[in-house]
Amino acid sequence: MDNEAANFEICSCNVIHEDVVNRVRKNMIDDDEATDLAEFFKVFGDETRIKILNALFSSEMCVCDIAALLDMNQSAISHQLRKLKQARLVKSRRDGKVVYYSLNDEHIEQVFHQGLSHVRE
Amino acid sequence: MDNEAANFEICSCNVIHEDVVNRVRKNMIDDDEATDLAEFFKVFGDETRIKILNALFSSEMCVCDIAALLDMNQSAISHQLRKLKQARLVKSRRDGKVVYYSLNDEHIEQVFHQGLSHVRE
DNA sequence: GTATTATATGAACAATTGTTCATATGTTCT
DNA sequence: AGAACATATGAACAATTGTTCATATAATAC
Repeated sequence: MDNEAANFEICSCNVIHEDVVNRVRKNMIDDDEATDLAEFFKVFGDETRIKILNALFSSEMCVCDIAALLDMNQSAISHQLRKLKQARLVKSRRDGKVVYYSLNDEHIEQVFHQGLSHVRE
Repeated sequence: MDNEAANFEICSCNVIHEDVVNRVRKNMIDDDEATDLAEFFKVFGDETRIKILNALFSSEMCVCDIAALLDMNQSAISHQLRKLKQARLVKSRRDGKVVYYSLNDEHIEQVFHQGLSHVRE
């Protein structure tokens, strides 16, 4: 029977609602997409990066200015900016020695503020 | 001078655009709020929890069914559900021995899908 | 009461992450 | 060319995180 197959030692308990599980399974996100999405949110999951993003809502900024604003050293900020850039949350442009960072698109601000309204509830 | 104060060894480089920094500082998020927001997004930043949330878009589910769906043991799922509940992303109701979990509000799905449209770009 | 089942939880461990330090790269100015 | 400055990056370390295992709690059935 199907029920016996489902009980195949997946967890210490048995599948209780096989119909629900089968129906939900049809709508499940791909493994790859779940990984990408988790990686995306991980980038938001750090106080320093939250502050950097929040700062960039106001203005593009160079690395030194962000470091001064957040009272952190240049290296730490640079490492974080790299992560933000790899996740395509920010973009950069170079002007001489100075590299300016800014938000990559408006999705970012929307996600940010949706999160903010949740935590403010 | 103000400029000398600003150069006060905050980072290895100097503040380049003091006016920008001062203006941005006015719009900065509180430390506490930044922490809360980062904590909120951290909860989204895990593949297992992403899948659990995605599953709950389709239907409320009990712990066993989620464990079976994701092919993980009951304890791992229970730990993750606790985190989701602490962050108020899911709520639970007990019916006899079985505890059913469901999404706490629609914010969650909005954040989720905004993130998804970013990673799909 | 005991047995069984569903869920929760604490401890331990491996894996990941953020910051610091030292140093490298890239650009401008002299 | 070399000096000065802004930024990037690799290695190391501490701190955090997710899973597993063992066990505890809670509800039902006998």
